Amino acid sequence: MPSHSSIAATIRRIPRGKVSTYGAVARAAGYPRGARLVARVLHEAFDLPWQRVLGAGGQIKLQGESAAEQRFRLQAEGVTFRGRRVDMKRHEFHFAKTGKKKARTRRERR
DNA sequence: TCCGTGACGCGAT
DNA sequence: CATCGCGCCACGG
Repeated sequence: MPSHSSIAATIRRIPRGKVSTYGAVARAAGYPRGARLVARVLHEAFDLPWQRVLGAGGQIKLQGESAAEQRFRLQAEGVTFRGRRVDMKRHEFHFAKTGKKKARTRRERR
């Protein structure tokens, strides 16, 4: 399965009112170090709940007007914030464990 | 093929 | 809490 479609499918699993992070989505999709791939998919595929994907710790990684819109859309679905970050304690979505690849150590990959 | 770039992540300072 | 550096990965020039 092409990485982008499995990543897109993973993002689509995040329910309304819940959020996740680039890294968590990548891991759930089977790409332990594919956080940047997730970002790429979000940037190019429009038919996704893009506002539900945040940076580590619940940070909005967009800049300017886009960041404002993301925050607005999240609050519109009931997501609450703590300062500049989303209250992950209450809104982080935990993906059901699915055949994710076992992460290899850097030495194994060498 | 080499190099820069980016909606990233994390540890060190 | 703000920055920096470095690792990671796919793309494009």
